[in-house]
Amino acid sequence: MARAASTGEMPRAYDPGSVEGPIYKFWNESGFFRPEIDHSKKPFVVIMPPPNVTGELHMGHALTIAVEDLMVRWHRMLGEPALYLPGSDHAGIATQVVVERQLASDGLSRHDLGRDGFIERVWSWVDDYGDRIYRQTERLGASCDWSRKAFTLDAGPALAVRTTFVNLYKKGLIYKGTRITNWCPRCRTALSDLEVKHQDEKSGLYHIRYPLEDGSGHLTIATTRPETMLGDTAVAVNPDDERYSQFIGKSVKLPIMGRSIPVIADEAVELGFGTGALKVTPGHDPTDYEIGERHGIDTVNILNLDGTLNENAGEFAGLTVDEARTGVLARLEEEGILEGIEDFNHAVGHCDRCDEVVEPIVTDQWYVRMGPLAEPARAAVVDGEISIVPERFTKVYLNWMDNIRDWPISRQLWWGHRIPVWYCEKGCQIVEMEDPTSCPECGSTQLERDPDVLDTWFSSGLWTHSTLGWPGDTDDFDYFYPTSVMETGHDILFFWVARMIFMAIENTGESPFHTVYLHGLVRDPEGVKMSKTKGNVVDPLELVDIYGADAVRFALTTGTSAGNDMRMNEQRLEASRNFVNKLWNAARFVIANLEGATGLEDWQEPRSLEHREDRWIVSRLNRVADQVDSHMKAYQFGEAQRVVHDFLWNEYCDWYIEMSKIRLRTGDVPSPLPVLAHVLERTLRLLHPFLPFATEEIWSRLTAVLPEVEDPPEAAMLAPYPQADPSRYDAEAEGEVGSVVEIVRAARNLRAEFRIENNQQLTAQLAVANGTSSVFQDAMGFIESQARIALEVTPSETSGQGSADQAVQVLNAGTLAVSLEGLVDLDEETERLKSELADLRKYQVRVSKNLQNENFVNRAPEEVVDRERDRLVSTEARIERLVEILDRLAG
RNA sequence: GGGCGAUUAGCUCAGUGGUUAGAGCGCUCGCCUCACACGCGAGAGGUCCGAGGUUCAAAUCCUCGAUCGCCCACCA
Repeated sequence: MARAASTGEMPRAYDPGSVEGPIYKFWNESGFFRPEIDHSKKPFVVIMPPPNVTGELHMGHALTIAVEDLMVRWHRMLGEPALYLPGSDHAGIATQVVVERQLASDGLSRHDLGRDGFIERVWSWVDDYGDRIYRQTERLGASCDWSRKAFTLDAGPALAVRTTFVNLYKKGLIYKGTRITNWCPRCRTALSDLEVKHQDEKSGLYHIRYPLEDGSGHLTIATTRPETMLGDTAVAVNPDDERYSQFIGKSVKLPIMGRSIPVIADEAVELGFGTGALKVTPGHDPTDYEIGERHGIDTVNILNLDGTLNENAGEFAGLTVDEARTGVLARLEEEGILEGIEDFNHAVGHCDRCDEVVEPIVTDQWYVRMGPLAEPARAAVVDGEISIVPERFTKVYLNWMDNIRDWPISRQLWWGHRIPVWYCEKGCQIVEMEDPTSCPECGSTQLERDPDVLDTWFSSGLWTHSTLGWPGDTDDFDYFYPTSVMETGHDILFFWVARMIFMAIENTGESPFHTVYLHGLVRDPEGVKMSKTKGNVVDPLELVDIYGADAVRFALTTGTSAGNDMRMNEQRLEASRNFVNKLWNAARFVIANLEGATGLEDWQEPRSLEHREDRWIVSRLNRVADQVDSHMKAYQFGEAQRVVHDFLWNEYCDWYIEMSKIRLRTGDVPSPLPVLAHVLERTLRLLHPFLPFATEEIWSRLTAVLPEVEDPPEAAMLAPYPQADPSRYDAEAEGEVGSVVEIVRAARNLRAEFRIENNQQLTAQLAVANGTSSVFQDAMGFIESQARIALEVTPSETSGQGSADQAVQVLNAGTLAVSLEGLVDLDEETERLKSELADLRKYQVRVSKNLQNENFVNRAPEEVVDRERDRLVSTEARIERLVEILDRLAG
């Protein structure tokens, strides 16, 4: 085998730091992450949501990678060619903001560098930091195919962007329009609605008097933004508002500005709000813009693109919005027309990236016409071609698609895909695959390219197919598209997932994936969303340093379910680390015993299992494999992990290994070694998707001390995922070993209760039903070692328990009487047994009531009824024995 | 204004109609038992938010309500 690790003594504690690096290198250099195109097999494909190229991994990324990688590894082990394609995003605004901030600390703006200089600056930033995110991804153990990694500004994705733009333009689905848009004065760009975050803020609701032109009185309007009155071009009232019907059609004189504006009637005005009269500012309010359109009202823009007021604001020109507000209010006060101020909360839009207050401004922007694109994207989900996990997000998705508005895609930025539109001096638009040199309509060679770039999400929306070579007719696209599962946070369902769906259907005619798996947010230990400004972000790499990558991954995916948020805390991480260490030590024990041992030939598939304990643990292993399989298929990864975790810790370690020690010590046959090895090896495979590093390391050490099998897997990550073999199910062995466990527990319980010193050997009688004593005879050595008790097994007929020198446990398997001369207080013992009897009777009543109910017996499934009958029988038997003992104690 | 989620042990959470409802951490008691103190053993701890309903059977499905949280939306 190619790797040098996994020799030498296994340390007492698992040391992820020394294991993870070499293992990752081994996997990667062996080409295990690169799937082979095999047309006889259906591939499994996950495209990684591309993180910001200049960013750093945060816990959300770690969760993304943990979930995606476990799916990919699972499918790879199922024998499917599995592609996990990594990449990064140029992240237009986000990156530009970061670089601009850096410039600002040197007192520069992007304009000081100029467009080319600025872009060069960003690229050098990308060159310096662009690989960091990939190295971090590797540290988490992501099994992605680095030979296919992609960046949104690479030539391939760029061609996909160009192709898509040209196609949509020619179909009339991309158009340029003048309308009111969200504008970030700091970023100096238009934003889509999704990029604006509303926050409730305290502000006043100002009542302002507008005098009628004819001097016959006044109208009082109410507004939260008094400064925008400088751009008012009408006052609107509801047509049904009797208070104002007499004013409709008249004019008022706009205070300060002095111009005459009409009073109009529009349904959009609410009767009950404010004064019922609305100042109409079509230039700076979306509702007012619509009212203005309906009534043919003028639009006055009073803002510059940097958020200061322009010459249309008269004496307030040059001020910021805040300054203008103060100034306007002072003027209104002076003129005595500010009637009053109400306390009021309203939602103020902020730029998602820089948090600046967003201003609605009328500008020219490029839009994608959404109606025709949304329709098939909606149908894909309705028809079940794409399913969303958890299902509840289906409704959220459909609701958004149903209310979709055209998507503004132009951004007044420099960093991104430049819009492929050229204008000639006569104003023709030229949109072609090739850069034009002259205008095809007028022949002009004086061409100018549109200065704007596209919304980042335009290129991200193509990610499922642009990364695979589309629009080229490549082998990758042919084989790996459509992809399988899109796994990402529910916070970008609209931003990204929805857009991928309609872009992909438009471009390829197919849905880009069959399943969307949405994970929740990773929160801090107090449940607060992690954010840089709050200073509560945790660096996943720091956690990897402390706990190991496996533990971090396990902590992220255990005890959680799709769509639900989780809190990350130290205890969670410690518990996961402890589990990895438990696995390590179990393996350490098994491997130490295997070294130099013989007779291990059939460890891979033990043929006949003669020993009850072997049949039991192999039966359990197969049932666990079955449960894991169904949980994985249902995307219940946390449950799948829990099932293997519990099996390994509670059954394999706590019981099977302890049982095996008896045979190992005595040399009794059959040796437990083949089964110890078999079950451990299969459990390593079951756990591999969740704990890739530790399982790989242990697997290689384990297989090194076992006889080589035919055609061995090259690594744990390539070993077939264990499938349940129902012929290995053994209910009898499970029941019998369960009885032995019950006895041991009962004896330990008595020891603890009566505070018997550990080193004090006890004797006990175990009365069991006829025909079952061999089970306990066989397990005698184990029971004695576990409970430190010398056991005498007798058929129940000879039972004589119930004396002052015995403490008794009445169990399903039989009655255990531990001799405790002089230690048993007869009254206390009687009380203890009586309370147990009461519990049993309560239960018996419940069960028998159920069984007396004809409806239950007739309607419940047979197995449920049978189980209930069994319960009744065993409970009644216990009651009988308990009564007998109490009688003897009393008599 | 719509929509969604959560409410289960002291804490954080699993549990997607059928065990006397589980885990981790914490707590109590006892243990350095020859794989593991990142451990072992024994315990305590729960009107599954409330009220109705459906069902042979409800933590689980339905209705209403409460509390907390999230998303969407142009009431200035």
